[in-house]
Amino acid sequence: MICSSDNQKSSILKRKTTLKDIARELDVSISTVSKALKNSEEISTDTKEKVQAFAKLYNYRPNNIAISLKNKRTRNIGVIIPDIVHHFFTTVFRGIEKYANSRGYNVIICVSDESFDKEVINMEMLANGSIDGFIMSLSAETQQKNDFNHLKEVTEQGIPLVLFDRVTDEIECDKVIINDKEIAYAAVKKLIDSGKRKIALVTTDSYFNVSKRRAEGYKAALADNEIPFDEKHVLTLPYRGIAKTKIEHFFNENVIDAVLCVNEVFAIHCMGMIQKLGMKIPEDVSIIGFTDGLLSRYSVPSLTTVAQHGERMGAIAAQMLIEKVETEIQENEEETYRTEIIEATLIERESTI
Amino acid sequence: MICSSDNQKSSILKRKTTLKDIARELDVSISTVSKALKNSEEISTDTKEKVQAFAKLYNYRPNNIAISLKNKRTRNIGVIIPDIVHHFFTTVFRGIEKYANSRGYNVIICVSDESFDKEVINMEMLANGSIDGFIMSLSAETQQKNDFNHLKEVTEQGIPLVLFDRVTDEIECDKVIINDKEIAYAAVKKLIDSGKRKIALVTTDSYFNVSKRRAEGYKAALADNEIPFDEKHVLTLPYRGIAKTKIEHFFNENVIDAVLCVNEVFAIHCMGMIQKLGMKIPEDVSIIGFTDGLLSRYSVPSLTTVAQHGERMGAIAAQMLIEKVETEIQENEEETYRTEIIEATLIERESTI
DNA sequence: TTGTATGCGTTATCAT
DNA sequence: ATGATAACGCATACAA
Repeated sequence: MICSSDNQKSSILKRKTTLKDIARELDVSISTVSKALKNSEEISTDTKEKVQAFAKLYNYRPNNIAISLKNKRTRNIGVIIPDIVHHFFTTVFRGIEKYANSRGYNVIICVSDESFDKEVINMEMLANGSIDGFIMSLSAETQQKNDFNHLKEVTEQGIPLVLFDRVTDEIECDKVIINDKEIAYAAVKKLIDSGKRKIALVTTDSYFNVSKRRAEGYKAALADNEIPFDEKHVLTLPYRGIAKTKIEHFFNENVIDAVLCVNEVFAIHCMGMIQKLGMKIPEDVSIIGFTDGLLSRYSVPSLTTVAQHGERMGAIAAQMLIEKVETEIQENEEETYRTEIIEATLIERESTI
Repeated sequence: MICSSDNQKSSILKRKTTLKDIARELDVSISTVSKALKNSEEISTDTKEKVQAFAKLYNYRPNNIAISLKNKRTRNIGVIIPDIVHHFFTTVFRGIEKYANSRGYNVIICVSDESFDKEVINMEMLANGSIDGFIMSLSAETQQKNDFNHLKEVTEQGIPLVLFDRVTDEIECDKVIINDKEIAYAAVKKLIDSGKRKIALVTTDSYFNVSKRRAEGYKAALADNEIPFDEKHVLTLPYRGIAKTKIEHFFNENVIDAVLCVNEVFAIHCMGMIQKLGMKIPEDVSIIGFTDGLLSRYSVPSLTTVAQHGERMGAIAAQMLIEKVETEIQENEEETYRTEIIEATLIERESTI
């Protein structure tokens, strides 16, 4: 007789064992099995042992989905970021993932690709039960459009949300940011203290909140040191792609002795152009960037930069979110939100004096 | 009278509408609502319109979890990679995410952190119903231990698995790799053709399959050009952390005129050391690395490198997985597995002649 | 055309 | 000590 009973097949290969399977085999009820596996006092030691042994043998594991449906909690966190091939986001993500994992949460990640529409679609997909809460950083388009209805809908449904880095005042929720303005101020101050006066700012369009805050720090530092702000000393670059000719033009037209860049790729490009134009770094021109990635560490000369401590940022964001997820909000209690500010650090390397 | 009926509260803020809610409000059965929303022919145009209007008004969205439980399909893909702050993996991940998303799948990501135990734990967490299949690249420890039971268990349960880059012959499943040996051969050939003869290989321990394959290509190229293989010309570095003194020692002890590195960080470090020791790149020493990341592009001199086309790799892996996920395996049909090989490309920059 | 019943895998409540 | 039942939200085979 050929061995092809359904039992054989389904137990040896394929299909996970369920409570029902165990109940059937052991000729007890499903609820008995359930309780036995939870070591309930209600069940006799005898049955418990039998059930547990059987469960172990057949490698029983409760089905996450069924539990999620029952508990209305998935233990999944949704993360939406503009880009994954990007040192800063990647670093934050590591912090989120590590912390979430340590608390028994998994992370579902969606990439908005700097697009408003994708951000909306991704949020909607995940909001329908797949996750317990969101951690996100706004896409460029979203910041530009200033449209946050998708965030509002989510929070109105009672789904916790934590924004990091690229945040907005329009939405009431927990937030994690760095002290952009202060650290930009400190960076410019450092340049000034080393004798530089003609300091450029290389930035993205100002609808990026972080860029705006960094620009404020830049201007404040100039003002406090009686250096008049010069609009011509600000170079605005697209956040995507390189604008080599624009950079070249900028450094040809302006006499500059120091540069503050809002990210490290801008800094590397500027550095390359400055060197190409025959100026020495840091003697002729000093440079400071944001984002302490590989580029900053390994460029020649290495780059003085603002470390944003992304991993810490991610861990804190995850912690804030899980706290919200796990605390029941009392009926009439007002929800309270915090904005956590991470202290950035200036890492001095060879591109400054 | 104070407005605080349960209805108000639950509809205005919090809680998603369910079929049951709609059914209750409209005084029809749940199945009628379900069918109406699917535009079933069975239902009268009248009710359909009523139901659909109501659903739209209350922004009804089916609950993913419930659907997953019913269909035994989550439309989630589990991705397990050794590290997320790593250009290559990040690139592959982007490919996975984009393709998966276009097919309506979400991606749950877990990081093994090069640890065997974390890899096992993560797999088990996800295997209990959270995902329809896995895409993964083996952790360093897993490769070292040569223990793949966790993979076996998963495949025996009928959960599709696709391995990429860091794969193993021990497991039968779909795989995506690059032609490591051939491209390493081509790289070394290029160095030889430019007149180099004393060619070093800077690599990781050989339990990394990719390193092994690249070493084979390296040796084959030497052999085919009558250059004797010299064990002393191979520098083995730890995959984590920098071994500056080891590198310095290596280049002090050996006369080298070209280097092939199995990743770009190794290449950057070698480049720095070579320059520090007063040699010129590429005149005195040529360098070729693997992984075409930002470092290779922006280093000075820029780095000739092997582009692994991670994004394509990811997209193909996702495609293979989803295909397996979505095709029902016939009762007696033997499962068949493919190994897809991506053609790497040599990108020539300034570090070679 | 509409509704009832059943099941997905689990847990909790309430019998027995 | 054990089991039946309902419920989570949805889909569907099968009545009516």
